[in-house]
Amino acid sequence: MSPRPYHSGKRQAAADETRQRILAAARTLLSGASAHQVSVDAVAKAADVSRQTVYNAFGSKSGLLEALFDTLAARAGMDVQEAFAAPDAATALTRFTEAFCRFWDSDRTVIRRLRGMAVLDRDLDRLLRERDEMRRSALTELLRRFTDAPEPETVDIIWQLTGFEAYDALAGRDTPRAHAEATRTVTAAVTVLYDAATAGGSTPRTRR
Amino acid sequence: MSPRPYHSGKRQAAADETRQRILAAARTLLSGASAHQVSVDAVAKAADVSRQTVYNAFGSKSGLLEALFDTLAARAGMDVQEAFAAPDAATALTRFTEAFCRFWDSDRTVIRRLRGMAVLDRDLDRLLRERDEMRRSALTELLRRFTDAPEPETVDIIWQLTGFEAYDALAGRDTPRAHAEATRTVTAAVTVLYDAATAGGSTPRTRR
DNA sequence: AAATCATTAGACAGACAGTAAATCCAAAAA
DNA sequence: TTTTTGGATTTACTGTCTGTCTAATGATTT
Repeated sequence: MSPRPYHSGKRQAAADETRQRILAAARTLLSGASAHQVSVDAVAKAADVSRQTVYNAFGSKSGLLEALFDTLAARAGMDVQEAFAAPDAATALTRFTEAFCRFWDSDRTVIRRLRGMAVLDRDLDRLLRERDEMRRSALTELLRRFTDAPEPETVDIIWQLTGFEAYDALAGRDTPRAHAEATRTVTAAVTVLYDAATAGGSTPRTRR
Repeated sequence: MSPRPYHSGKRQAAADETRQRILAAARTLLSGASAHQVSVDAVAKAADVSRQTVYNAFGSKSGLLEALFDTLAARAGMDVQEAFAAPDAATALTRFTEAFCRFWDSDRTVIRRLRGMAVLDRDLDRLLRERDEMRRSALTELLRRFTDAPEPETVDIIWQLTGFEAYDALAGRDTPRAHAEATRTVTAAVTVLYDAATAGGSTPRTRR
């Protein structure tokens, strides 16, 4: 699995493996239907590990949730890199949007719950805001490649439309619309807004 | 204030007043900056009332939060009624959208926190879903007045765009965009989608 | 004057986050 | 082999929060 051998031998490897097992257990519990109130104790039991081990590995419940989110986000990061290699703005924007739609969809329930928990968890809230800011920076840089001066408003709107809430809302809850359809809708909106912003007017205008 | 006198005299009136005071205290606490972990005890203290009184009045913490949301939503209900009196579809949709944007904006922080708490609170979650469904029904009925057969997809998309998450995302968090601007953006998107859906194509299409 | 009822204070059980100390055991180092 | 190290476990404790119960108070209602 891992490309380089652990420098400290089996012991470190075993520790890393329990860490992964705990993360996997947390992910499973959070994606389950009865995920209301996921306690550290429940995660520990699911990972077949003592509660203390969870604290040894992640410090706190917040730390565990933060690590879980970053684990999920790791894959998405690579996809975004590819968007920068696009030949033109439209393609780059589309790839960028699709990368995030794919990410949001990959663990939709887990991400939704993590974002909900962030409302009551200062640390987790800070991390998610940081990650959202990273998306904004990436978007700003991406637009700067093709546009002279990307206006803050344009960046803001596209930033929000490529966020989790927008995707989650468009993909539906109880009656889930297909991933492809939601992605298409978001992409279309992003494209329209970008066109409107670059073609003369600075802000998307309301009809009439 | 209230049009009809309480049939049970002062005692009932006093009880109703404490109920209101508790709701007001909860609203204040939830809208405050340090609203992480709002306990029943904190609400009781803020309302200058014993903890038990809160349970007498609302049954549980969930009951209190549900009552709070419905209190906030009460005003919005009337605005939606007016949308039905519009002369044409475009006006009706605009009024409908604006009514909800106004509502979402009226207590944005409180609503955001309530929706976050709903992730961990089955009862509150059920209530919010019910209210969201009511918005969907209202929208379906509204479209039925002007269109022969409003397609489910069209209703779904407009429904999601008039939801809290979409407004909250577009109005921004740390750097809040003006209410008017966010409302304009949502309204424009709704209008565009409705036009696209009624003019031939059944689904909004992606460019190219 | 007597019954009613909202309210209060205080105690209690149960769930959960987080901390601390003693112990076990396999892997690393001597 | 023997010793040391460090991850994991067990147990127990503190503190917070929800929810329930009981006894008492005091104003309103009858």
